[in-house]
Amino acid sequence: MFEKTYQPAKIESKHYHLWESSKAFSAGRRQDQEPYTIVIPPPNVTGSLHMGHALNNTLQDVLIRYKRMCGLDVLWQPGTDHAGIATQMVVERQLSDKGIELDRGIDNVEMDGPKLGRAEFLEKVWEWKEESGGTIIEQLKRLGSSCDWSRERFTMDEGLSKAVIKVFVELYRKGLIYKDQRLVNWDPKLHTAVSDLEVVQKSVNGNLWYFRYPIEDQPDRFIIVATTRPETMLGDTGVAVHPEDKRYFDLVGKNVVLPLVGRTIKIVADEYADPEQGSGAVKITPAHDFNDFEVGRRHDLEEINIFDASGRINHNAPEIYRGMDRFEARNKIVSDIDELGLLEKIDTYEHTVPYGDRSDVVIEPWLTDQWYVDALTLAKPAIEAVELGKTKFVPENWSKTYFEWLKNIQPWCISRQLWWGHQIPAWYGPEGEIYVELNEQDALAAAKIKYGKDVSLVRDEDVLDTWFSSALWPFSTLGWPENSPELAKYYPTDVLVTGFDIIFFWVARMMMMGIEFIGEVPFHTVYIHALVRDEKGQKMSKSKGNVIDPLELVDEYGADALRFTLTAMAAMGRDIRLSEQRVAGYRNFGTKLWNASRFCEINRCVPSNESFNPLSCDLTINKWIIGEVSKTAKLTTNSLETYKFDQAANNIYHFVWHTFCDWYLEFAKSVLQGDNEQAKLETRNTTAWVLNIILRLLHPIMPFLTEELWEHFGNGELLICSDWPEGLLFSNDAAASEMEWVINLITEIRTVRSELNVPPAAKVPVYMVDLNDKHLDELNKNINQITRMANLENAVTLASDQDNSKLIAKECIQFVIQEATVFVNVSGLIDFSQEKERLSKEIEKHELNIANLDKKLSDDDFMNKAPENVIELQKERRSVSEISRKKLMKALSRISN
RNA sequence: GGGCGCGUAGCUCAGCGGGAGAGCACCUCGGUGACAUCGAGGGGGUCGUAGGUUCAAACCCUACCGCGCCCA
Repeated sequence: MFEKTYQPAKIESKHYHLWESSKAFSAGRRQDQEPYTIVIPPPNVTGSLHMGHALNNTLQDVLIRYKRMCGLDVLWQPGTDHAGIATQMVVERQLSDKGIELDRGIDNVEMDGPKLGRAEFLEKVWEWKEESGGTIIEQLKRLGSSCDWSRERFTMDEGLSKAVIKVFVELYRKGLIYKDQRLVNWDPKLHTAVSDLEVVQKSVNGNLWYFRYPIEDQPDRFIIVATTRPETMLGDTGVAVHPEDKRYFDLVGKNVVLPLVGRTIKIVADEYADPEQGSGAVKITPAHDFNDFEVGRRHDLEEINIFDASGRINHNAPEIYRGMDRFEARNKIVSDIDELGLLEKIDTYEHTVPYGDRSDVVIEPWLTDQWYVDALTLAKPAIEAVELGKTKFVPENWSKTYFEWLKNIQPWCISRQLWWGHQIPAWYGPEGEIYVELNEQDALAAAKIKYGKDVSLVRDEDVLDTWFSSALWPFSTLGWPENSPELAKYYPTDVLVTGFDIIFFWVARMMMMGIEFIGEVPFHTVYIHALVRDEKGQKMSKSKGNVIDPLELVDEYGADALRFTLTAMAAMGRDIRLSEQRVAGYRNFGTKLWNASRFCEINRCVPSNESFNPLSCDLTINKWIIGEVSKTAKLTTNSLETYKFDQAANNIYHFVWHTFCDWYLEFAKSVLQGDNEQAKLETRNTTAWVLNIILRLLHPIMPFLTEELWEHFGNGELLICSDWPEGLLFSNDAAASEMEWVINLITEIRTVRSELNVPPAAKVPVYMVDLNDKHLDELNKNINQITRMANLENAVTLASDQDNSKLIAKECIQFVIQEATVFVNVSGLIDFSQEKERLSKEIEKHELNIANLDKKLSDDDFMNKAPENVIELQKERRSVSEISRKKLMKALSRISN
């Protein structure tokens, strides 16, 4: 027997365990069927579940459960990525709390404890991973995610690491990976290079300092340069002015004596200098600014690096500044310049400054040796694949973002100065030559060939960007580089579900690698979903304190309610503003279905032993609801096939609540409480059958509740493994039109009763006049339902007799429904002046409507140019309105004297 | 500066060429045997502004005004 309310907490873990133990999530259970594959966007192993994950995984699970029910061989490939920087930070911090630091050659004056070597550190990271790395996986399970956990992968797994090394070696051999000395985004806190994408540009209110640089051999002559970063002047090797800037014509080619340093540097003409900006002259620091670097290369300027890895002034600067932090040096330099009388002025100035997205410190452009991927070459086929439609974005518009980035792509810096990650398979020989090989043996062997004897090699210390391994995810998780049967079966995968924020980071890179190494795109569809914001439209962030924890919502309302909310709000192309109220609303929806099921059980509406044939029903209500649920099934299927998740959710919601519960179950009560055993049996069977379909349609979105109900009604099989309701072709127009008329009639009676304040409990008689034969028949067939649901004493049809109806009218509310006039007898219960007013208003409405339609129908342009069916529609509307108007006039006249 | 998107009921959003919709909130009524996490009924919108295309525009085009986001 059902409890009175649905208690999610009690049953969610029960069903999750049942699903897992029955291997319902496992791929390969239907070997002979077509595959359907999704690879999960691997969350960071350091992560914990936030709303973005909740949305992302709910949508994937909806698709996966749907396709599983459709009978496909479904694989939802789960796993996590090793999150190089984030993980290293977490573990470093833990160690640092214990007074342990890493022996990475970074001197840290505050600490003087034991130092950990690379191997020991990596042991610690793996220990941490074993202990804490599974958090987010457990959280995904609480959402109901039906991933094949037996296939869970981690980017640092042996197999995936093998894939990474192989890819690196092959790309190197093809010349698509190379080592180069360029400016990189250097994180002075984390001591590693980061890619462009890991840098966030922040707008800050800073200053623009104007310095006067003395011209060599021209006492009293200066050139004024403006800078937002005074400290970099120690590395200046030139000054640039625009070639057409008249102010500086005579200075081009002359030298400047760099204050504080004493170096003489050239004044060059370069279009990079903007005459409108500042003084029109800019100092050039090729080793510390991306633009200056280019200018320097054009004019052959020296590149002087003045910072160490921590952003402190190094030995290339005058002694008094050495060892100073860059911001400390800034203040000192400004005051020293001022003291020399060379500080022209200081303006406040809003500009953007690069910050590390992990460390949140100012990123320093820094000249180092790094490994790069020739992204430009790899991008070409990735662009072409989308242009040719081999991979489609949904919504389509996101392909623009994809193209825009790929067409302007920069070399991808893939080396990181960290310990945690895939160590680069490059070894250096005695002369500094490079051996890139799958393993050390091969490198040694290669070196032996060169030298004719054994030599010792040193391996590159750096590791690869985490996204390098993530880019291989769609095939490395399937077993590549082995020739695995899974790779053959499940690649290319079907759809990638993700947020737009990682189109660059991840989607584009998977496309490049998939095409390069497997020869096929990794997925045929990329579904880009919204960002989840708070109810005010703000991005959720810890610093704003507006984060809603999905697990708290799960605790309070159940996973199904959260899932339904996210699904119902996942309309294409718009962000989701999540409010808790909404979740509560869908929790109520779950309760509604729960109680409807309770009703079904109480009334023994359980599937009969014999198979039920929906076409064998006699009762209109049953034919009707069978038709309606068929339509809903079809709509839901179409919605899911086209990724219209919101539509799917809303269809089911409306059908369950406002068709099945509000109308069908109420109609059914009349039958079930009657004494026609044949009709009762048919109705019980129909109700059970419809409920069964509802549970299946709703299962992908609300898996726990539906599985629980299925357990009550089912035959031992699990709902998760049952069949999707396909091909229900039971729509019945005659039944639909009959029930539409009945529902209209009941609604109209309820409306007039309510408008004229008829006491709800009063059972009133109703007379109907001018009914045509069809409606007369429908009235008779549904008389029990109508009297019950409109709370009538009875409903009597009367011949159209003027005197009689006029007599009756004195005690009645009257309304018109198509050809008929309905008299609701409320003698003594209402105020008739109100009723006159109500009728007049109704008449006015129709008059207005008719006038509008007449205008249209007498317009020659409209009559000549509009399609026939549209004209017919207007005529039809006019005649319906006209009939109502006439009858209402009559009704009014009956009570008017 | 370049690109993308959004302004529809009090709020959150569907609809995207032929009579303005949903959920929540609001108002009235209802303690009856599925359900008060409920039921019945109701009010509420020149569909951002101004032009244009069309017989017909919330929907297509243009400009403008507001608001986001991404990339420089």
